[in-house]
Amino acid sequence: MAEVRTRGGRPSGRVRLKDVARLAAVAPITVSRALQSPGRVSAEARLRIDAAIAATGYVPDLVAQSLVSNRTGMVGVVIPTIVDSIYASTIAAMSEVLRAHRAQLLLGDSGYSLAEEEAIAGAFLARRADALVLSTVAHTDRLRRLLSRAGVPVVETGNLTAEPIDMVVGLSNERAAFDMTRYLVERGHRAIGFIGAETGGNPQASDRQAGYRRALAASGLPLDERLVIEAPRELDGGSAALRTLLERGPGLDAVFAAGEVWAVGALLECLRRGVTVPARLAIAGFNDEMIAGQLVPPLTTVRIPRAEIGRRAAQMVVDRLRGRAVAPTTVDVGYEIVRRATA
Amino acid sequence: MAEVRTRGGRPSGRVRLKDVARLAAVAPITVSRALQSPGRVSAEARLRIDAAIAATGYVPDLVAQSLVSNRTGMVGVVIPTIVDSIYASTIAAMSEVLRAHRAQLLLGDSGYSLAEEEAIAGAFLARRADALVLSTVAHTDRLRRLLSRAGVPVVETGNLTAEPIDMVVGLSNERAAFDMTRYLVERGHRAIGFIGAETGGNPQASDRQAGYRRALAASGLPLDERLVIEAPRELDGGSAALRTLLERGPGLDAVFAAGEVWAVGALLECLRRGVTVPARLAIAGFNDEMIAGQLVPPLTTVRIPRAEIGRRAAQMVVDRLRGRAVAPTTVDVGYEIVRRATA
DNA sequence: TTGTAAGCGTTATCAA
DNA sequence: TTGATAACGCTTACAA
Repeated sequence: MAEVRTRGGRPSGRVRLKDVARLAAVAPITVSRALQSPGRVSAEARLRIDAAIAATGYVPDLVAQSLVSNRTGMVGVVIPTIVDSIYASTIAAMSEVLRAHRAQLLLGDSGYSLAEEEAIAGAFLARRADALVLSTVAHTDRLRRLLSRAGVPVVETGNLTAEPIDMVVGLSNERAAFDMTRYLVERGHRAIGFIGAETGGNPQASDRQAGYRRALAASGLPLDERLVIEAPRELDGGSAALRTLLERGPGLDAVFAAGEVWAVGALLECLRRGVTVPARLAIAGFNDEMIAGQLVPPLTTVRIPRAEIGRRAAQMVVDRLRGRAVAPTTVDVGYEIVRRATA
Repeated sequence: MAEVRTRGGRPSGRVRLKDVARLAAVAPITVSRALQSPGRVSAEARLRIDAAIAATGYVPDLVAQSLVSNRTGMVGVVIPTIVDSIYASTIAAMSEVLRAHRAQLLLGDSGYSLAEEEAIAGAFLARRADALVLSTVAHTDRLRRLLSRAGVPVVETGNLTAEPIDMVVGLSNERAAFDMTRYLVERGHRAIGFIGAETGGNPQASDRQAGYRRALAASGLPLDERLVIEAPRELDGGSAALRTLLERGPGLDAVFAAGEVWAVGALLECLRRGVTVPARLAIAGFNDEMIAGQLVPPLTTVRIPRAEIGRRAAQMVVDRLRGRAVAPTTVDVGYEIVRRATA
């Protein structure tokens, strides 16, 4: 086997356009045209080319196509965490829309770290992702600069913002939390505890807490800071938070958990401790995920259209990449208070 | 602005190596070297180059690098579904290992369809993914041919197989199901129902059912086909299956649900119908996910090291890509019977 | 309808 | 240590 000496990149070993062309006795460009716009190639040539493609098992090299077209057909998506099921349905919906348009999803999880988000998004840009989808609306300044310099379409998801980078699909977490808290007040609850995530660099978390605070104020209820708990995002976090709340607030009659992990964790803790729900303590959750609706008793919660967020975000990306104008650039997908048994 | 006429691909508008080189007054190749192996460039040149990179905000183009190096640094992963949380921890672990080695995960979900799996894997190969990770060990013949022709490293995950395509990380679902069923028998149960997925083209599902059947036979217990239920992968599927089982088997004293959705669905249905668990009916699950361990009563189940599967699979891929020999090529990560309250 | 030449942004090879 | 040249696999612009 005489190794052919070459300069530059080494041959890949795969079947190339050139090989197909040789077999079909046409120029490479003709094969290219047969694939891209078959109408511009004679029927005979097309037949020979199709046969050659079938015979060789040729698969076009998207890397080479990307280099010349400046399009990779890849959309980078950064989520805070893969493990938490919250984002699964969003990702699934995005993936489906993208695949329908022959685009591919690049996934990265930031672990709720803005620095990681920046690093991942940077890697996506280095790979020339055609567009980026980010979770939440808080980002490092460097990432904002990077994005504006790159000029790629960006969709922020989850929370609405007054100053979007580009496009936004989300909802007002503040209003949703406000409404749910008001609902508890209307049901006659007066001492309402709160469980949520740490608010630092997480607008979704801080907005929900802010909504809770505003609702209490609007209802003329006192706010007891000791009843506002920031917990780790685990079932145990919810259980532990509930124990703390019961200790601190003897008169506690309701808990608003701004995430299903905490709500379910708190509910299960109540079952274990014999605290009757909702008779002695009402519980409200957020997200309507996991088995919220199937628990005994089923959980009252805020439903967010996760799949729709993914679908719309992907659709906006696709539209923009097709050169279509996207309007409006901010989409409010809303939310819904789901009244079940726990509150 | 005199538009420069070019042939071939249009310029991308981003800062190129060439731009940095001009600014640093060196040849492009020198900039390349400064980035790839700084030791091969003089200190002065390096300083000027670093300054030029900082000034321009240059980011290397991985698409161009991929074309010449024949490496994309991307690993394609096909899972049956993103929505089911089963795969989340596997994906998260893989993603972490890959990122540590500057590789990127390409994700696609097949919806449990072998044809879709083939299509997605094909798309990954067109993008020149450096390696592929597949779920389960059943694939279309065309995919097998495609993979062998492409010659990329492949890791199959989830189930062990006697005839791997290349590498495998998994466990014997048959033995796991056998052991769990035996455990139920040892606890004195005689009429044991089974809930699982449709077995067509899903070795994981058929192996679990086979393990259940073998355990009954080995225990000298009769097998009642009417107590073997294939249900849709939803909580409701588990609830409905349980109702069916209770109707069909008046003497039913245990249920083995070969997946947590069904186990949890069945357990919740018992709570709703006042069927005491485990006093009147024992329930065993599979996967130890969702809130299995936190339910009241907590679920007896089979634990699978999902994260380890992801970690090992990614590590095998990385090792292979680094040219290291991977041995053994089949890794059995095992399983564990977790004895909790429901059985 | 088909083909030629050039170029996408980078790196391997060889020469200085 | 640095640089000129060609090549990775493909498509655009132009010509025939």
